[in-house]
Amino acid sequence: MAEGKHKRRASVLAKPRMSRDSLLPLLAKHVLKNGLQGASLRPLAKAAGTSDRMLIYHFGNKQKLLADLVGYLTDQYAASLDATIGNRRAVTRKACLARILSASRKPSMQPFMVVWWEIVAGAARGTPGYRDAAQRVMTQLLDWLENEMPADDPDPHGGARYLLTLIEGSQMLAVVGQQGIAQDGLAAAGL
Amino acid sequence: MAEGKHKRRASVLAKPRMSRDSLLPLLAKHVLKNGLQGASLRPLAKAAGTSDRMLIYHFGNKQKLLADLVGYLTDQYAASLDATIGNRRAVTRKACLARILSASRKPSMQPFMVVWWEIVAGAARGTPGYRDAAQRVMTQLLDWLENEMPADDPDPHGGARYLLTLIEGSQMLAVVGQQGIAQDGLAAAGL
DNA sequence: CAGTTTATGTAGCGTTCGCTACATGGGTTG
DNA sequence: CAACCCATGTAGCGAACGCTACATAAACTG
Repeated sequence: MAEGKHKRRASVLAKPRMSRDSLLPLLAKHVLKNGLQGASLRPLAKAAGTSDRMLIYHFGNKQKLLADLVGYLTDQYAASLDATIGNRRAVTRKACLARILSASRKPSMQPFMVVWWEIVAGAARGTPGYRDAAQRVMTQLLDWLENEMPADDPDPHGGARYLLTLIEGSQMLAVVGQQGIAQDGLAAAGL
Repeated sequence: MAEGKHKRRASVLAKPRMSRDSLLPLLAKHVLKNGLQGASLRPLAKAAGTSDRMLIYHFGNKQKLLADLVGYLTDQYAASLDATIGNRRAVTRKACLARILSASRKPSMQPFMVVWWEIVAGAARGTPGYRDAAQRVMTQLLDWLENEMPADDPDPHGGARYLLTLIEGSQMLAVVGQQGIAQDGLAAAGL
């Protein structure tokens, strides 16, 4: 059992032996450009330099592929948010909120934001894997918020949850072109 | 020109002459049960007692049909929310918020909530008609909130926008199974 | 080296998709 | 009544869909 010896020697001429892990980034790239809901095997395969045949081979069926892909996308999102935001502790709730909202507005984040709402819609409808992935993003974001809350905050636990609710509401309003409503609302709350 | 005289006499044996307006409620019913994203012409037609052929005839193409349908659904949603909530003026912001959140949680509203997030996702991706429909729902909800805010509220304008942001955030968290986060967040804000 | 497993290519199956061409019957209009 | 238009039925087209059957070369295993 304890013998990882026999490695496949990498062939000199390309043909680098695909796997779930090597395919997911390429599939994710395609989905970020073209959407999750309308994704079908043949275009996905082409984007990943393989065939629909091989996607089924590696993932079993389309549903499992999409579940894996959504999981991968959300993990990437959480990681990239984390990297973008940094982890300096904020001075006020307002600053904490502003930091994450401005990070979400970065152009590089926008393709994911579009996919994100497809994931939320899938979660609402019960598409396998989507709800878990969305929950994971929310809990990670919540963890981050709890850690970044001002050191002197009277209620970091509740405050983080309060901010997260406002953040998600703001982002939803922004995505339907009603960003102004959220901005005014936050301003009215002193945030 | 001023001669609406020649009406079609309704045949005694069924065959009641379809139109966009008579079809939309039946199509909406089907979409509320089976989802918007995967809807295709033949099942839609069957649910409405007609044929794909006739759907194209009446709506031009599938895209226009869906745009019309989303508009119809959102109008129905706004109307039904309005009817459910009533229009008694609330005493506190908290009561105002609770009223609308509990109305949204009613089982009868849930099929629409599922479709709602599909509409939001479509708006995010730019599907024609979806963004306009979503915006209309948000502005109607905002109008309702502004009117229902407590009479003595110091800032009904900003307050309504603040509450709407919280409402949408709460609903999004609920739909991905993180309702607790929003509840704790609202509680922490005294709401 | 012989046998087995793994990764892949090629073809294609059956279904569904959006949409169109064509025919036609019945009401409207001159 | 004749001509016309409007609503509808029937058939089907070409494309895309998810997935499978079959073959096979390369790599690993004993």
